[in-house]
Parts: sequence; structure tokens; C-alpha cells
Amino acid sequence: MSKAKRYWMMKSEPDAFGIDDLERVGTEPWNGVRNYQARNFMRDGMRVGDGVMIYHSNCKVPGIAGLARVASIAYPDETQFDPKSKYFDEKATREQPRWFLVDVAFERKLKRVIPLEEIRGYTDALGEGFALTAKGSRLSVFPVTAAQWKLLLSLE
DNA sequence: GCCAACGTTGGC
DNA sequence: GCCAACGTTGGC
Repeated sequence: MSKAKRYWMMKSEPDAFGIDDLERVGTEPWNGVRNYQARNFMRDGMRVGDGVMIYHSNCKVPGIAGLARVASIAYPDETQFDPKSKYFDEKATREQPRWFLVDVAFERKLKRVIPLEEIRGYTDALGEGFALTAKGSRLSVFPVTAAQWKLLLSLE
């Protein structure tokens, strides 16, 4: 297995939990992901120390807001067991959890938010497989290649 | 607030 | 296993 550092993008809504919230708390269990593909990336792909770009969606200027790192291996998302949580899943059991998460640790805010609008200008360079600019993609957790990471950071 | 695109659910 | 209906995401 490759030891090369892996990179990821994770979306959040700044009104709910954005980069400023992550800075304040330091480390946060990334709960509430209820999409199997996103779950699989966290559960099967992420390793402690991986790089994470925090993307702000559903806001005035959608874009990349900061950097973080994966701070734990995947473990069951507690909110799936909590009937009072909006993320409750009645089909999940402790014996067979359905949803997993990782802890995410704050690293730094970018000097400026890199707007999606600007990122779209690099669609060709980022490649067809890049989930952020792929047509219709709504994935909230997805991999970023080292080359994509470098390109995106160069826009800061 | 609108709505296109997508994922999930459930009837058949 | 198909697919219509529904709920959600997220840019605009």
C-alpha cells in the first residue's frame, strides 16, 4: 500500500459548521454524512494525517475556505443512534452501524476563500473526474489528487 | 426562493 | 429489477 499522503475535500455549510467553527473547536467528528459514497471515502480511504480542504457550500461565495487534516481512523457516527438527532437512522444498530465518520482537525484558514467561480476556470486542468466541478455532482466528501491539491492551493 | 440534478425508497 | 415519486443538495 502506498505511503503517499492522501488528500480530500470535505464540504460544509458555514451557517451550520464552517471553517470558523472548526478553528474554534480544534477537532470535530465529521458527523451527519448520509451518502454511501462519501461514507466509503471516510471509512475505507482516509488515514490519519491526510490533508483536507474545507469547502463552503450553500452560501454567498461558495469556495475553499481552509485546510484541515484527518485526525482519526473511521468510527461509527454517534448521531445515527440518537432518536433526537436529525441524523438519526432507525435502521442503524450498534452491532451494525451504517454511518461512519472521521475526526477532522483544523490547520489553517486560507488567506482568502477561493471561489468556486474561479475554480471553474481550471476545470480542464483539474480533470473530468474532479467531483467539485463535475456536472451535477453533490458529493460532500471526495478525493483530491496531489496535482489538484497543488493547483488549488496555488490560487490562494 | 427557484429549480436542476441526483440518490433513495417502495410499489409492482 | 424497474422506475416513478420523493427528498435533498447546492448553485444561482
